[in-house]
Amino acid sequence: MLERNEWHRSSACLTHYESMTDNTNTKRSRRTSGAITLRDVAKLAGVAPISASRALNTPHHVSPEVLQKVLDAVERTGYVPNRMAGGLASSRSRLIAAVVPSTVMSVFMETVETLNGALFDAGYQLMLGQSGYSLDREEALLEAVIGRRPDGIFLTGILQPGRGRSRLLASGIPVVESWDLTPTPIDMLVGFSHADIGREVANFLIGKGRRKFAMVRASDERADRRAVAFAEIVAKRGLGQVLEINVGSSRTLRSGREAMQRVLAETPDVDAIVCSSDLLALGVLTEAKARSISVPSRLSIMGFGDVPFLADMVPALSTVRINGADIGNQAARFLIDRAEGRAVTTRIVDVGFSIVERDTT
Amino acid sequence: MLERNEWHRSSACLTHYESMTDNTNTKRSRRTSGAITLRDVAKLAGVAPISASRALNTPHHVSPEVLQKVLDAVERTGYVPNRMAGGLASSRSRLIAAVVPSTVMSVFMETVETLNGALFDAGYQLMLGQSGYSLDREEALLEAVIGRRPDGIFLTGILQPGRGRSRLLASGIPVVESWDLTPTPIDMLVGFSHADIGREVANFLIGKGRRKFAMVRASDERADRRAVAFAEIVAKRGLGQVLEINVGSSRTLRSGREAMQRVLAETPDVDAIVCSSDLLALGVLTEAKARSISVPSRLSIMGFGDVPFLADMVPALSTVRINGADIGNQAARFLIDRAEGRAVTTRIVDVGFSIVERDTT
DNA sequence: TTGAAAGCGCTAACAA
DNA sequence: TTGTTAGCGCTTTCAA
Repeated sequence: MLERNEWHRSSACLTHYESMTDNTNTKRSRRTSGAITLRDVAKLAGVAPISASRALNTPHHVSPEVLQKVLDAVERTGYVPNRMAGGLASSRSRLIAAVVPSTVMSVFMETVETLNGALFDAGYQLMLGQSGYSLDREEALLEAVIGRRPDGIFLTGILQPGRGRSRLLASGIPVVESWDLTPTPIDMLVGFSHADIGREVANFLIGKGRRKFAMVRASDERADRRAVAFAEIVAKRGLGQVLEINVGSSRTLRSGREAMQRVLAETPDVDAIVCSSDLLALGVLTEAKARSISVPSRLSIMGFGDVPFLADMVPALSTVRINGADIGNQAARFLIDRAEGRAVTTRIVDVGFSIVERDTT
Repeated sequence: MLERNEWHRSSACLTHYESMTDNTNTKRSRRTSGAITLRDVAKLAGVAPISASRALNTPHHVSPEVLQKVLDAVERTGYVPNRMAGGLASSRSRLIAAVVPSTVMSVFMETVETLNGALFDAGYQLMLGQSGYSLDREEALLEAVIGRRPDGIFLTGILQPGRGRSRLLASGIPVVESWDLTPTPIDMLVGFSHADIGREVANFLIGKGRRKFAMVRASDERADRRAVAFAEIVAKRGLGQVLEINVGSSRTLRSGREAMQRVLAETPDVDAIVCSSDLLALGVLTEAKARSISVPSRLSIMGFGDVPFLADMVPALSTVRINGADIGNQAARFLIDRAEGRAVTTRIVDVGFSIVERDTT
């Protein structure tokens, strides 16, 4: 076997301590992790550590013989490079951080899954952070993320001006914000216009002959903007107020059902309900069916997000489709380009959306 | 401002190179990442770097004055510690890796979300890896994970003997396998018995008077074991064969609907269908409703996993509930204990399951 | 193409 | 309690 943990120092550099103690073998103990290192591999291959490093990282800069010997040694030892050491030495961590509000919300997870796949293929790994907690925790999350020195950061949503935004800016790490549009992103942006969605949905429903609107929505800054744009169009057409039911942070099917009960109590003659998520819409639909309100003849219902299984339900929910995979792929491209030092010319991409008309409108 | 990038070396250590070149200022250039370092903070605070380190990591080992000075300096500089450097020096990365088959399957994500939260509170971060691809990629994923030297690894499922298992074993990293039971885990285990589930579900349905069974399932080693145990009980009771429809890796609602069509074509008199996931069950239910087959009077349907919104649908799906949060919390406890060097006495935890009877049975 | 030297930014070990 | 020294495992820089 290899001798590991064997003490090594460069010959010409004698420390104060050592020279003072007459160069006897009274050196301090050191603490290796115990794992095989590049030095072990190099020694086994009979080359310098740096050659082993080159064989693994830039094989074309090394002779075929050296390459073979190193590869053999790696195989025999089961060597796995320590990426913390590599990252520290090269200032490239090959790590990308993604911050999502919640992992159980599949709208975002399609994006994360795509992002993860694309990054992995390019030799990067994903670190996951979960936001949506207190401001303190938010701050801690950002610190933890920056502390890892990722080569890029993916954010769901747009970071509002504040401490977090300044820190990110100061860190100099490439950032992709997403799921929204702004003329002033921190760095790069892949999103779509929520105001446009609000307007288009309003026009769509009005075009279907709907006149009395309600909105069932969670507390969410983006849902706000859709709601405002929606209400604007409705008002402009002289169709009065839109009843808004806010379910807070409870984006469940049950909340949708409960909200629907409130809608009916307040506005029995409602003929279209727009929801800020598919799950809420499913709740509204469930309650409507439970009350034998016929959809869509008496009532139109629209969701948001296009959760995969919606299309095959009966009735199939009409919704606004966001292509999460597009966002993930484009974000990966941005992040990888920047990590590899390539110039990114376009920094803002609008992936758009589409209204998917199915059985409930 | 601070002077950064200023060259520094310990006074007593003169290199060969330096002494040969007459100690003029012809030193090599070096490459800092450009970020604020602990040395910058220490200098600003007027203490040694190690004191600054102690102030941040073990504040109780440092005088109040030093602590205050360091904290001030951190605040003024916006210093964020480099965790790669810290991890390298201490052989503790404060990183935990989780490997999941898919992030869009919310059954697993409840566990990941809980795990992530518990780890974050304890000062650890989550790295996400996605399995379920080719064997090559699986191998690459494991290498990538081990290369980061995480303080622990969470695996959904049990790793079969093979290269991956050996590597993990050799790495010495604490591992939690999950979602299953085995007497021979790699290290620690938090799961439940799939055979027990198969048996209990069979007994439950037979107790309900059901006699003609079908199973709609994905290709999945754990679903296999549930199916085998289920079929055993059915056979033992003399109720003949269980029709098995395998949808492969397509765990969608649509697959459930299509599978239901095949079930009806082959066994029109089926009176109970057991599915390997809630989404498949929802598909079966959807198709049943589309064909006006009354549930549960003519047909019982059971899911698996207990996706959150199921309970509030009409009809509400009966299912097998797995407490993903329990798994996540227990796994976090295991992983943190081991990472902090505490002895873990029990290494296997059975979190169990429960049959949730709702409207479809 | 290969290698020696130096150092990335931090903490463990030891000494005072 | 504070500081000095050395080194974690790798890659960059420079020289041959």
